[in-house]
Amino acid sequence: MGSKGKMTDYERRRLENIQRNNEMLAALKVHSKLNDLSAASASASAKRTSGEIKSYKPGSAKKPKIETPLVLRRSLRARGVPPDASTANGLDDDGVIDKQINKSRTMNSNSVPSVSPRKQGPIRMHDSFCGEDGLENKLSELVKGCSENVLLNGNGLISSDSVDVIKGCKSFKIGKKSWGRVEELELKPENIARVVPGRIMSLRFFPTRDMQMVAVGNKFGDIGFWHVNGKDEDGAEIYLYHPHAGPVSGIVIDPFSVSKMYSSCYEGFIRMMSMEKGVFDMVYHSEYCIYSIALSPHDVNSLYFGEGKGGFNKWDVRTGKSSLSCDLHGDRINTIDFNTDTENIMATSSTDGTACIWDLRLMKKEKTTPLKIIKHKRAVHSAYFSPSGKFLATTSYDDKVGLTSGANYESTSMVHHYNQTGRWISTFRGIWGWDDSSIYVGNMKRGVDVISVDEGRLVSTLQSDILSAIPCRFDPHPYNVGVLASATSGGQVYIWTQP
DNA sequence: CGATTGGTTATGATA
DNA sequence: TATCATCCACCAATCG
Repeated sequence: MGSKGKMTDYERRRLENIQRNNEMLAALKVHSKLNDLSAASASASAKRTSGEIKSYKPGSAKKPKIETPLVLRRSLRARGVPPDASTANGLDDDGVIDKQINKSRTMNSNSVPSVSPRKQGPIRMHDSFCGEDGLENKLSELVKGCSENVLLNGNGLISSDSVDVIKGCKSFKIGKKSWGRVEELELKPENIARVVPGRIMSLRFFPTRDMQMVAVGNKFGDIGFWHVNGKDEDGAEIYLYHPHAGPVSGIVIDPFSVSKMYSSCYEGFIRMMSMEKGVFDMVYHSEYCIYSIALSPHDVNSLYFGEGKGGFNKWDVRTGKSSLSCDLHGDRINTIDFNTDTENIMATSSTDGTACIWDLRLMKKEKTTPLKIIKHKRAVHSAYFSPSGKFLATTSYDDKVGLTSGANYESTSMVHHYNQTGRWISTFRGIWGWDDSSIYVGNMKRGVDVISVDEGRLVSTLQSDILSAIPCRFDPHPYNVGVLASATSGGQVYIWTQP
């Protein structure tokens, strides 16, 4: 792949150093956290109070089986980087790493995945599992037990099995069905859990009616699964895996085959977790960061993802080949979204300050002109089509939520909304619920703001005493209207429900 | 223009 | 309860 303005060698090297360090640190951190927690939970289990928040349970019985070094270095030479390139920065970093490797070897590290997620090729789920012995296969069994709930004809068009379901993929949006007022969504103590350690970057419900399961990806490359209605002795059913070596930028699940889950990572990998095969398969590998990923509702055999500084890729999963690679933006692409109503229409949002609407049929390798450009004054963190496809909601660091409408998306209005998430909170993304009526977006004062489309303003804020951090990432349940998952920078997931 | 630095912000662990 | 370490977002300012 060319160097067309995606990232300089220097940036890449620097990022790699940082990534390498953080992988190490993250591994250590997870070790120590796991150890601490297993100690804590051991003592706490005796006097466990009912008010405690559910949390992932690190395995305590699993044998440490670290054979391979945790850090797999990629040769600089192999990538054409001069050998002296890793001077000041690199050497310092390496010094730190080596010390910590020594330290880590003296640690009693239980329940640590035996493979480095940076390794190419498939990773067995068993090897990246971070839970108790004996539970490695439970998640697969659960997911494989879900029925296939959607029929697909030869053209990739969906014929729904229920009047509730309209076309969709990233989630099956429910049509015009009326439902309770959004202000009435409530938070119950049993619908709170700490699913992963650290900051959550991505969150997704499994698109099935058979159970409520969320998958979340964090900054350390962990993916945690929470079976919300599941029960085990502690009341939480959480499965933690470590398939990536860096922040998990996106998760998408094949709606026609829920045992296929794709995840993208800043480290440049896209993996597909196959419950059937029991592996995190490697689908794609890049030397650039992958910042966003999406599945097309009209063709689930193509993955679309944002790579490096503005790069965009369409990847054919079956042939394992790129079917389109081009530059769409001047900076990272934060989200990719498809219009579920109109085939071939796609929206991207970018840190370059714009969101764009594209016609996939008009896209080509060289410069493609978008159908529409929505301009913000700062980075745009999301651009999502409404369930009907009539609106596009954009969320930007310029403290605006944009609402674009019209037959050709010709009119845009802006609603003020404070979006200064700073460095520690994942950026806000205004999402749609189950109809075109409102947009949900995080609030720095620990709430969920609801913007009414009709009124063009903020109409309410969901709040709760038991919401103890800022909800920054959301996913509405694709089938269960009024079930909204929210995630925080502390690894917690809160699920709002209708009374 | 590319590189670099500094400022901002919330959370969970810890003392 | 207060303090500390975090450091993968973004922007403004500065230097070469």
